[in-house]
Amino acid sequence: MPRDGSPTRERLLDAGLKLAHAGALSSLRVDEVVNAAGVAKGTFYVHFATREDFLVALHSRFHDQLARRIEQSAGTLPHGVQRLLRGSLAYLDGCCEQHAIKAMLLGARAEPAIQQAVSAQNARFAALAAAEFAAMKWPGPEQAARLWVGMVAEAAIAEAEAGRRLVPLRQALRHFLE
Amino acid sequence: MPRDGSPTRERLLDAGLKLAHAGALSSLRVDEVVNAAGVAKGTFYVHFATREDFLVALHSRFHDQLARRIEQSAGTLPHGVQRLLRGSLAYLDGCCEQHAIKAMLLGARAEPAIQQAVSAQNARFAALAAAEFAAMKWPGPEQAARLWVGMVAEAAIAEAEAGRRLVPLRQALRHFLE
DNA sequence: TGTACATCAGTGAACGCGCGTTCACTGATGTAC
DNA sequence: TGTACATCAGTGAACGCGCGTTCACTGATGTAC
Repeated sequence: MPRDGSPTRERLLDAGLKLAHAGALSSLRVDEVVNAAGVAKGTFYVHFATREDFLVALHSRFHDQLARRIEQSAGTLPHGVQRLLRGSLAYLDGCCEQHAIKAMLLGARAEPAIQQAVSAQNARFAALAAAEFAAMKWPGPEQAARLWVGMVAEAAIAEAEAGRRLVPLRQALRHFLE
Repeated sequence: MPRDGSPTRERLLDAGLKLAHAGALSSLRVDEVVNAAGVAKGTFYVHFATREDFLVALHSRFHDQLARRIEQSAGTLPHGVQRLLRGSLAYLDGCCEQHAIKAMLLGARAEPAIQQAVSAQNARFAALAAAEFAAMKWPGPEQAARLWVGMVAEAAIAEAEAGRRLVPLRQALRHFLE
């Protein structure tokens, strides 16, 4: 199996991202992916042991990119409500550009194959948020963080459905922190 | 096709509810359902035109029961934060008893077959919540309501995973309204 | 009351097809001598 | 520089099986006369 950075492997993942839509990772077919990537079906199995492996890789890559974006946006801000909002909006901006977000948030959670990866991903974002809630002196910062992540995800799905930023929704989001 | 209240039809739906777990409506097989219900495979198609129809019926029945529960709990309380919390906790209590909740919330949204039914269901709960946010004089009550429903759903999933009520999580939920 | 016929929920073997996976083969690139 | 061989990403036809759907049939219940 070729190394991770292989161009063909990337092309397959790119094609998967392009095809992931409408909350349905489960309906992502190997045939579709190889057609969109313009490679033979066998090539798929040169790079991924199974379809499940492919889905996990797709999911990871997607969220790794988002996580980088969040970290960059927060920069050197001190922990607290401003940093939480900055990171959350960066997340929403990142999602807006990705029509695959619905598949990644909903489809992924429903796909038994990658539930472990999804749990890890949720824990990762929740941990980021928990630091902010702790700095804000909220009681039960871990619980608040988990709920906050759920709420931001709901906002991301709404924006993905609308296909654009929803400013009133973002204001409502902020209002829950006041 | 027999009428709606047919005992066999109910047995099939009961079996489906029992089998729906781990967020995976997509992996609910007709074979599994008829085995669990103790009827022949052909009987399934006496009562449902397609597998999709069955999933929609399962989803509706589940949420109708929850909705009834919420309405009863709210009773004659005036609109406002107390009524919102009362209804939300009733929702969580109802979910706790149903291990199928994860499938219904996550699996359903990911299943293209029943997305329309899911949207309608979300709108229904959001409308209930919006009335409360409006009474609470929140700006953008519809937006707040949508986010709130997402947050409560996240709490429901957490409790379903834990298999019990999570009091600190419920306190965190309340804290977002203060 | 008894006989013939209609209705219809229920049955389960069989069908067909979609789709993930395999595998023998190709052809380009690299290495040894 | 040329020849032989090894490596390995890429190919695509073929396989096999899981699963939704069909359909000819059964047997119980109801109705007509």
